[in-house]
Amino acid sequence: MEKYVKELKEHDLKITSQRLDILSFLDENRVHPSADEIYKAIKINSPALSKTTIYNNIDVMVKNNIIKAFRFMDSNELRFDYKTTEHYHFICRKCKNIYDVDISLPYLEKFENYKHKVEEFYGDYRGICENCLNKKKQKNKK
Amino acid sequence: MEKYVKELKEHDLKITSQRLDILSFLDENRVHPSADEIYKAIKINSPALSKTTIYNNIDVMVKNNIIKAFRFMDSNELRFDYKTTEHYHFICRKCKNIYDVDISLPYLEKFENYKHKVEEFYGDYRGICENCLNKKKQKNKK
DNA sequence: TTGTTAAATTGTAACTATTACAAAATAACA
DNA sequence: TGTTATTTTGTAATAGTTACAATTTAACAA
Repeated sequence: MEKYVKELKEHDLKITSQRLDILSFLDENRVHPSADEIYKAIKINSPALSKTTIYNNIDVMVKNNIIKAFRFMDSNELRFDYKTTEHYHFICRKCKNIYDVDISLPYLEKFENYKHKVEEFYGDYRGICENCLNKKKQKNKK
Repeated sequence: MEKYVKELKEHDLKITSQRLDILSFLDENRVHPSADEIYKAIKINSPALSKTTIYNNIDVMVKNNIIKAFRFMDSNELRFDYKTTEHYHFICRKCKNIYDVDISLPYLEKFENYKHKVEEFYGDYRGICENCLNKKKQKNKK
């Protein structure tokens, strides 16, 4: 818990239980949850929680680079991640699971002398995941 | 106009003026418009147009791979493009303009022996665009 | 430890993009 | 030209998010 307190203090944000709850939930559940999922999970132990608090805090933490926000193409809800090293996402078009892609790609280097100043890259992959591929193989064997 | 008729026929879709309007608008305006922007533009000359028609047709055309849909991280609205060769987007964080990135990257090749079967990639870049960079330089000269 | 104050939290209402649905209109084809 | 399945339309509903005002609380000073 101490590390979340430190994190908030470094950004001159007040320490509230709601903020600590959000941070520890995101840190311990690396499943790219939506605002609603974060809300429901924390509400179990803190029934007074308001959804607006979730949105407010998510917002302020994204602006302070404490957490990351992103959106997948086939959904209009934002998803969040406790700040991590750069990585990409893979979404299975069968089971809709989201996996982190741990391969690093030479994205930004390619743009060193590009006309625009590229600072950031966001990307996601789509296809069939390992699990669904295996399921298919098993079916075919029958 | 003939090419849009042909395109629709190839996918066994009925030829309606609404569909032709959407296709020609997207083909002639490569600005990644939202559903609402498409709606407003076409409505000028076809006032009876319903927004549901836009959504219905966008949907059916995306499913038939006639047009492409995508979403940027900082907006919850879908945007559309007349089908094009694969390309990526660059969004300027100052002026919010969207540019097509014409550099091809070795995305998919990297995944030939990856655990998941990668079929598709969607990516966008963020930074400061050429125009905004130049504006800044001019200011500094004063 | 208490009092003060700016910031955070809460609940409700509003808003935006999208989808559901049923009635009316129309493209395609015989 | 008539028939029918598809498309279009308008309205209502929904999901995710934001605006706002009242209440509460963290942080800091006395």
